[in-house]
Amino acid sequence: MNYELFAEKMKALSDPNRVKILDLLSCDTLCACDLLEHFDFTQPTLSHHIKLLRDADLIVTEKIGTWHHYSVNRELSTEITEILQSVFSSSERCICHTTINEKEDQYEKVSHL
Amino acid sequence: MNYELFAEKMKALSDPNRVKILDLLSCDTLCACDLLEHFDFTQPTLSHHIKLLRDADLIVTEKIGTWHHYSVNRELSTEITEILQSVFSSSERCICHTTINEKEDQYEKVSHL
DNA sequence: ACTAAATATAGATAGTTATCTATATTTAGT
DNA sequence: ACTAAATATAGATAACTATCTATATTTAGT
Repeated sequence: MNYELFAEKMKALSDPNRVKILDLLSCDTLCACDLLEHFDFTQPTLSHHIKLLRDADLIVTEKIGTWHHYSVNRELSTEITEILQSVFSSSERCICHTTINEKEDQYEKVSHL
Repeated sequence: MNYELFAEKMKALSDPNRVKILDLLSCDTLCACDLLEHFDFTQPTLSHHIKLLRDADLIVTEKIGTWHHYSVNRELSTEITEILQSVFSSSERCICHTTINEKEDQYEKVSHL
């Protein structure tokens, strides 16, 4: 995962309502109507936030009849947690060890991974 | 840390250039002129990104003469990594166990913490 | 087929952000 | 004091975002 892609995941997390949605989904699958009761905004606004989380692959949807059941994408959430940790950590492969004369293209990927 | 505050930290991380800045600082303290050589944008733009990271407390500055030495705020970076992990994880104290009739005010704090 | 319910989409608006150029501020050295 | 270097600030612009109201789509049940 490169900086651009990782930053997109962080952007999906940059709204308190979306963080709360993920927290609500962290134990259990929920439908939109269940989620909505925890917020003050309207249904289309929830739908907008869910779309952003889905576009970022942070949640997955299972359609059962009229209901859509949303749940956390565990694989991705584990991955971005690890990447966040690595961004803040030193390591042998870290971009910070690159001299500016070396090409940085090799660090297209987030450097530690 | 509540959702609002945590989301602000995520917003600071929602730009690929800022993630790269943090990655560059993760092994060592650097000055702005060192950082700038890794990017294509102008000095004021770097200054802008550094300001946002400083406002989010993700980096700290030590002024030595004309040079400003920037480094990662290890305490905060550890904390938000842990919170990110907790948002995605189930736990007894998780907001997802709240029934909608219960007050959610008690979950002003990110629920697991 | 029709209705009602769950969710998504469209379009508008107000607020925010990343970037630039130009300029200001701060400090070391002469 | 003056100059040069490092960094920050101001102001402008184009792009993006969170929210709303209104409407469309999809599906279950009658």
